[in-house]
Amino acid sequence: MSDKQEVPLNSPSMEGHHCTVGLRLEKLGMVQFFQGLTEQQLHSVNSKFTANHYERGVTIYRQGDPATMLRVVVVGSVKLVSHTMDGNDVLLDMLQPGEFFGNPMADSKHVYSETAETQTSACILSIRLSDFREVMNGYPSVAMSVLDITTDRLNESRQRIQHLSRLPVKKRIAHILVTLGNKFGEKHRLGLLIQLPLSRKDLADMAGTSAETTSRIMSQFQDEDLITSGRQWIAINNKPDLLRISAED
Amino acid sequence: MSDKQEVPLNSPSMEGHHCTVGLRLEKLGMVQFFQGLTEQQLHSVNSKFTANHYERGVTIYRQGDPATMLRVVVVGSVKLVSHTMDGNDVLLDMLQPGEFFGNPMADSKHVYSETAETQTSACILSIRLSDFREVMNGYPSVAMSVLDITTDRLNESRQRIQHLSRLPVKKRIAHILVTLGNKFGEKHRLGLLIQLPLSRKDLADMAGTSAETTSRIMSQFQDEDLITSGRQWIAINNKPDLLRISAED
DNA sequence: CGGTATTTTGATTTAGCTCAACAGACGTGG
DNA sequence: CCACGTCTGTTGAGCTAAATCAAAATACCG
Repeated sequence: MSDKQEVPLNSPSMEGHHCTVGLRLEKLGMVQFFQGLTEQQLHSVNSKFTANHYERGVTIYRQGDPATMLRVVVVGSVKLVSHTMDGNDVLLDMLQPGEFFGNPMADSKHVYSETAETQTSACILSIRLSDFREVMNGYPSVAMSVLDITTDRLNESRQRIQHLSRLPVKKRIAHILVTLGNKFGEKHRLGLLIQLPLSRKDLADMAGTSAETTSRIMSQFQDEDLITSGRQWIAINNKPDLLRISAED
Repeated sequence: MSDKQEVPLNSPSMEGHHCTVGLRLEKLGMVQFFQGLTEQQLHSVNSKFTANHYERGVTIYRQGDPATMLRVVVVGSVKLVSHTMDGNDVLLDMLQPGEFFGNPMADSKHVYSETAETQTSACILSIRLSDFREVMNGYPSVAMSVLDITTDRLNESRQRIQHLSRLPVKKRIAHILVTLGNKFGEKHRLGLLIQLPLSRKDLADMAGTSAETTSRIMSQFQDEDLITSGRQWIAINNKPDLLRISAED
């Protein structure tokens, strides 16, 4: 794999500041579904959250646990994984700061249908579902925003069903790379760098294929100068052509 | 295929009564998300809907059309299909009376991301999205119910991603049969009859496989007395074993 | 009864999986 | 700073599930 540079990722720095509700929620303030709220309102809602810091690779909750909390990523990133009985994983989603996870409408009978794990060290806010329900009742704009996001996620999810059903692995991976680039990409001398530790297996679990096949395809893309990649990182050099590959025919 | 009986499906009868808003919405009254409303409220909401009757196999809207309406199935069933560029189809969902379809949160820029087609003759209610937004604002319980349903659909959709990613075709089809049986099944001397015209290709488009492979697997299931099936219909004789097949290992 | 759409079945091909070995990269402790 | 062990990624070879291609058989429709 010729000349591989040092790891180019910035790890999300918690340096100095603690992961506290006050600091973080206000500062970033832009948790998707709290957009429309006033300073006042934000403050009252804010008080219902608890903040937690997690190291990289830590499990936040497990598939099958009672679904009691709704969570929001403040710093870092979180992946949602579903484990199959035969030991395979499916990577359902990767979340950025500002995004929520956990079933917002679960009642006491529900359990989480996936496992949530930090992908970098992270700061996560939690709110009890009963409290969140009150928030949605008190501020209908929050409920609408949650509905909006959930609808978008459903659409993404259905697109993925389409891809898994009808596209060959190469196109699926090309598409995933473009999507990740759009969501997590940052300009960098190496190209559009995906700011996340991302292994071949992660990619494979997103594409519904094996790590070996993923590796082969990534090597191909690398040979064609579409990407630059090393251990746990990927940069996109030619997004238009990747897009073309994912859609052509 | 030995002894094939006459087609055992009941086609949804529109006999006599027209497909009108008043008659249908009130009578069935149980459109999922209008549950909590009073007679009064139902009546006012009701007036914003338009009713339409469609023959079997008719396209209600097409993937890519501007998403202007939200629709509810009153009688009959509707399938949501996504067409791929290479002429393959993916069957995303099949809807029963009481279920809604069309993007509830679309704004003027959105287009439908799938095609909606009647699977039987059907009566469909439509409401303009701007009106539906008002309804949700006026009756927060409606918005909550829509969110609840959308969350459930997201979870189903993710389960399907799992299956497509990691299960062999036989297990996927077994699971789909069980699911269809639960949703559309009616007791019948032949077994749990799925009350829908359902071709091998439909099943294939749900399982992300080819019609030929689907046919082979259905023949196998038939040989093992798990199902009885003819042209466009399926009855389930042994749900427990089908479930076992879908989950075993 | 003839025509069309659906389903079945067979034969062949192939994309992608699995198994296996190896090679780089990273981290750690001496 | 180097040596070692452990992950992560690469590459090869063979195998298999499922696709594709092709044809016949069956069911439905007027």
